[in-house]
Amino acid sequence: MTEQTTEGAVDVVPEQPRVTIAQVARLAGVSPTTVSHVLSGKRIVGATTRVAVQDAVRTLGYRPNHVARSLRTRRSQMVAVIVPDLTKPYYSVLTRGLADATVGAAYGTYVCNTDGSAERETGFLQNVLDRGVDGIVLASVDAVSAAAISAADFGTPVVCIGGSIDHPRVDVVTIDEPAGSRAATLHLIGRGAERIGMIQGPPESGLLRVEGFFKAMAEAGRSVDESLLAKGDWTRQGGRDAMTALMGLAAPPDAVFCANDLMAIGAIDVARELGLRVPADVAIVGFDDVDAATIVTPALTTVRNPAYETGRKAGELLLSRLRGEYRETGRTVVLDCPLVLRESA
Amino acid sequence: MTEQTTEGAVDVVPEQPRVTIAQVARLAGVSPTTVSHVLSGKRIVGATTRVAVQDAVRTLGYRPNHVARSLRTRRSQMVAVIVPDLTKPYYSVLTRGLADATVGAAYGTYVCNTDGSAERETGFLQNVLDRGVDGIVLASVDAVSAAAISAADFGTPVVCIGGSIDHPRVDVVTIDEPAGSRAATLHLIGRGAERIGMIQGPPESGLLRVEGFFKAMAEAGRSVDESLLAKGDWTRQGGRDAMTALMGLAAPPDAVFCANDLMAIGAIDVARELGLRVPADVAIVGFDDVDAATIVTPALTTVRNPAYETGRKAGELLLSRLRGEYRETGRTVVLDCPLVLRESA
DNA sequence: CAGCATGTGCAAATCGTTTTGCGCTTGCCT
DNA sequence: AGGCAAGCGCAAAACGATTTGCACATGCTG
Repeated sequence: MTEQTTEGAVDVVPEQPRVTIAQVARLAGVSPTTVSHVLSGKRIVGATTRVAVQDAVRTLGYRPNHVARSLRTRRSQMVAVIVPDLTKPYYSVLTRGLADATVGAAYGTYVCNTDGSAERETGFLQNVLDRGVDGIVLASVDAVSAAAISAADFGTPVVCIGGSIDHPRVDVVTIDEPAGSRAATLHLIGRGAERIGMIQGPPESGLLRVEGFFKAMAEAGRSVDESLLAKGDWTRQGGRDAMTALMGLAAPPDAVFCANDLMAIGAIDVARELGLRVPADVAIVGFDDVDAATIVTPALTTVRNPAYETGRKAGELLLSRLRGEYRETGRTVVLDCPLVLRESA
Repeated sequence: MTEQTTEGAVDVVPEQPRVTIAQVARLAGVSPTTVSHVLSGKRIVGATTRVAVQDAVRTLGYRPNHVARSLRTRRSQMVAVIVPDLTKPYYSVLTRGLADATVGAAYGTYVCNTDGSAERETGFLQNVLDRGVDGIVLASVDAVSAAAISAADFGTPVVCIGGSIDHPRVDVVTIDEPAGSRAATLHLIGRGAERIGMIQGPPESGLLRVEGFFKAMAEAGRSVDESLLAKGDWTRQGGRDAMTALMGLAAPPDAVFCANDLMAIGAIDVARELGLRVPADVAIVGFDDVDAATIVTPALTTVRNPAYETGRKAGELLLSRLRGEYRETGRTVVLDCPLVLRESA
């Protein structure tokens, strides 16, 4: 029986109790008030008392209890970001941008995954409000309006990504999708494509990307051949299916603009399987500029969706309100989607 | 001048003050104690009072203040995950696994990015302790020992990813890297490779993946040709450089095991540029199974690094301690790294 | 009927800070 | 000398919950 007794769950390493401001005050021979003032600098304290307090803080290794502080000041120094799925590169990058923008002002980042469920979204919204977060970035469902507004009504600033909400305390960050897809389409036209098709998102979805496509065609005096318009479901497989349909046409396209990169990658798959050269036989451009765009062969020409900048900008909007620098009506920031030229078009 | 006056920053929509437990108690004609008991169920309250309280809660729309509760109960219902960079797929997936494991028990997820800086790591560790998180998952630097232990000494359970620390309150989740790379190497041997090379990580890094390679070779009675061993820096470009060196040899390899997928993708780049067929002329296998592995052509045969399961398991270990179900010495969980066969080998 | 357990509710203490208001001292100005 | 402002420190009241201990009523047992 060399085994240690498990009964009573002995703590081999005892937990250290945390030191409080009262203990510091006692050691320094002052009141808690004074300690607080030394630490926060909200009132000036005499030099001698100050160093006494600082010494006490040091020797005791005092660390202010963040929860108690939050309770009193009504500030949690935490911002929440609500996304469909952190696993998707777009959202993790956006989250990182947000974190980078706010970490300097001592804000932490609290992440919630909704998996696209509106129900879960409102649940998390409620949750983060109960937790007293100082700001919320909502990059989730489209039908966020109601919940978001009720959130903002508690006085917590909210930034919506991609949505458009009219409330004095919610700002919006969007990208200029029409301009991006217009540029992509013009590029296709410019390089001599005759029959330009598009693989769109599901019905009623991603309409702005379609809009830019039509606009560019009209500008160039081209008519749109309806038979060259296909719909996918944003996935690689969806792109394959759509592309197979397009290339099976009697008069297939010689260029395809895809509403996102995943579908574009599926389209490339199909082109290669059919023995077509990309971009010589069929040019392909995507939208988003995910990591995979540089990995696929040929590397994908695409429109960059600036996830990091979006998150960063959202953080800045939040900060400006939290600092009290801005308290007017809701702002809308539109970010550019530059075309990035690679090999596929 | 139809513009609204900006002076004084008028709140068009006034902030709603939050309702407190005291107001609920007053409306229901009971004491705050009773309200608390109704809500928590810690003591039974008479049916009539109970419904009175519940009605009051409903009509007032009462939501308990999470911060106040945390202060009193010393539980924040929040776990922190400290990672180098959320942007890297491995860490975002791990984080998601952690979140999924703990969300059911009402824990939120707080994310910190260290960018590999040990300094920042200890800073965040301090920060999350001040915030009173209930558990910490440390997936950051290797030299975490000191900081992590001091954290655990405050009684907060810690789970280290990939590290190995001996402390009664820190558990460890690792993967069986030697077994994974052994399987990969044996597969290469099994498919008839004669000259097997390896692209390793930087010196002193990823040694376990090298170990499995040597082990497999020894088992198969193969001797390792030192000239076929190259080092990369985990990046795609590093893989290209290493591969170029290997293929420039008088007697180049006909199979290469790469210590991670990114380098393997770089290796594939080079092979294709040299006009070699993969896997016919040179077989390639990677390690990690990142998303890109299915996108590259040919699709990469690789060893799966189970990021999601790692995060999930870490969450479960944390939970078992938080629930008080486990309080013995630190546990170590080793997860499998299955070989996933695709086209490159 | 005494005695005792059980059910039900409240007052007050507690968690660890920040912040308000007050009192004392000191020095400077007239 | 009197008056006033500024400097410095503390006591006590928040912040909004949870939890302990006590008091009272009720029902049951022997």
